[in-house]
Amino acid sequence: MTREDLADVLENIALLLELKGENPFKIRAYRTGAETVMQYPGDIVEKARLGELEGIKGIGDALQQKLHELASTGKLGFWEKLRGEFPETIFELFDVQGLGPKKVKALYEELGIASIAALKKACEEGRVAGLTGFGQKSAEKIREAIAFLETNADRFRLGDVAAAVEMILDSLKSHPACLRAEVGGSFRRGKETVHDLDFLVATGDPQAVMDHFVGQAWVKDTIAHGRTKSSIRLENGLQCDLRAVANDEWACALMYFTGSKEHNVAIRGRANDRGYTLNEYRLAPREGSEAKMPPVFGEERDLYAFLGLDYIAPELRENGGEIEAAAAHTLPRLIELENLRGTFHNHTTASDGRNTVPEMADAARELGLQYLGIADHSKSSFQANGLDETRLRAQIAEIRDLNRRYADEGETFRLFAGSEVDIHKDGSLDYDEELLAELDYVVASVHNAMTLPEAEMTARLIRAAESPHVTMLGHLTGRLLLQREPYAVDIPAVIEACADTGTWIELNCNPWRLDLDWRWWRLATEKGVKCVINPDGHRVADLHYLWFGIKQARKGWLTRADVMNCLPLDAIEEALGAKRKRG
DNA sequence: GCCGTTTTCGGCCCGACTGTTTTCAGTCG
Repeated sequence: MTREDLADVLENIALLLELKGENPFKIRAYRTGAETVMQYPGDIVEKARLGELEGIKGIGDALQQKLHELASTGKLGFWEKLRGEFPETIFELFDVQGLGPKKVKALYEELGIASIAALKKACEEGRVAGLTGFGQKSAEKIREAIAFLETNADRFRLGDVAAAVEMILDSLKSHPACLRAEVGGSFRRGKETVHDLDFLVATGDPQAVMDHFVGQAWVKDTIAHGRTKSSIRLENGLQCDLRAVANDEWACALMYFTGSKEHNVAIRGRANDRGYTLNEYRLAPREGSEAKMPPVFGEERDLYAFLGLDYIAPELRENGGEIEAAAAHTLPRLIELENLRGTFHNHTTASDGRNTVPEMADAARELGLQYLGIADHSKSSFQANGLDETRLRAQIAEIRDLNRRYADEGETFRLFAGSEVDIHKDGSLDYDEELLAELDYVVASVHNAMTLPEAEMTARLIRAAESPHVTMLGHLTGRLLLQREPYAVDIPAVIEACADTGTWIELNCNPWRLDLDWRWWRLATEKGVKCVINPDGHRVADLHYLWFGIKQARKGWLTRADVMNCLPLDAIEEALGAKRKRG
């Protein structure tokens, strides 16, 4: 029984109570309870087991009792009874965009629909459109939402698999017969979502490593178990493949299993031109060619060099010009995590974050950052407890106070007072000029009216970029990976406007967003637009999202010179004020 | 179902958008 298990039960109770049309405040109490369980600083599972939950805000008598029953017996009568009233598959329906409890309830009660498959069929047969409260358009939207889910089935966000990668690599490396181990495939290339994980080991005893791989506690299914190739599935459905090669084959195998397919095809063509054939095991002279036997390649770097290429970082291997650049020795020196000196766009308890300003600051200092920007939500974001003018001014004062304290203590660390300001539908901003001018910087983001036609959305973002107070645009396209498409916007036009106005564009590293998409950054930098890598953190642990951001930045060919938060403290301070000065 | 207190029950987060309606319910952020 883990903290997640406890919270999941409370969450699911809330969901089913919604279906039953229970008092919304009771439902919220369960949700708050789940959140409290997740956030509690201490061993809440043990406390629940011992029945020592008294006095925790958000967990009253009823929840204390339920959590105690759950933690001490592994079961909860109330929950068993409740879930028994609905088919297990009904939870699927909540994943469909546009379906909430009321609509799911109607579909279930009126049409007996309790799964996505049944819903899809009912849409096709025209039964959904006939339901009260539904019509042609809602049926069509549901069909589209289901299609979106199906397209993205079996895919995982980078953030959903990173922990599994680490766990499995550690496990492989711990085996005495394992000489080297690495993850390849789209994860190593830093794709924003992955379909499966590909692991590679170099070993003299492949069978032993394979047996070890399929024998771990986290293996839910073994799909294949051979001498040099095995596949398993984890509890969450993620497939993990392992290939074993000899140490001499390592470089060719790692390149082969890292891909992309397109990159590999181009590399094989290059080998072919030189009289060689390349596969996952070796580079060898082609039949009948004059080419000499190559040496053993210890690392990928040696293999690239043999083909006349500079080393190509995995993130670049998409056959997007990296091979030509490697041949011409013009590959950029890509940004690295260590280059970051600070970061902006972080939330605190003042809006919807989970940690206070000082807690976030301490976490940033522990990461070795020189500065941290605080950007809580603005007043229109009610749902996120956005700050009105009074509360924002109080936060600015708090930040100035903390900075004075750092200075007194001889600390070089600095906080910057910012805000994630909502961009209204017409492109105007959520605070007046006077207040914006009091801030050190502004992240301007869209949080509502996301279905505007492309022209209006584009004009909206451009107008925001034209404000002298807007330092950067936040999560430019609003996409939520595997969940919501980006909104309609003419990205090149916005990039152009940012170039003209000196507005930076955020690379939001929240693994749900990774927005702006890596595919746009080469255009942005060509136009002279600067990038800012921001975690969009809502708790101290989220600062680690920076790792995902760096992966995306590297995929976008970015160097430290392209990314503003690689600047040291004195330089960033000046840069933050540059746009206002020119305006 | 929780909280705060006026220690016993009333209040608990707001607004825009969409589609189905013909004045509003449901969903989302």
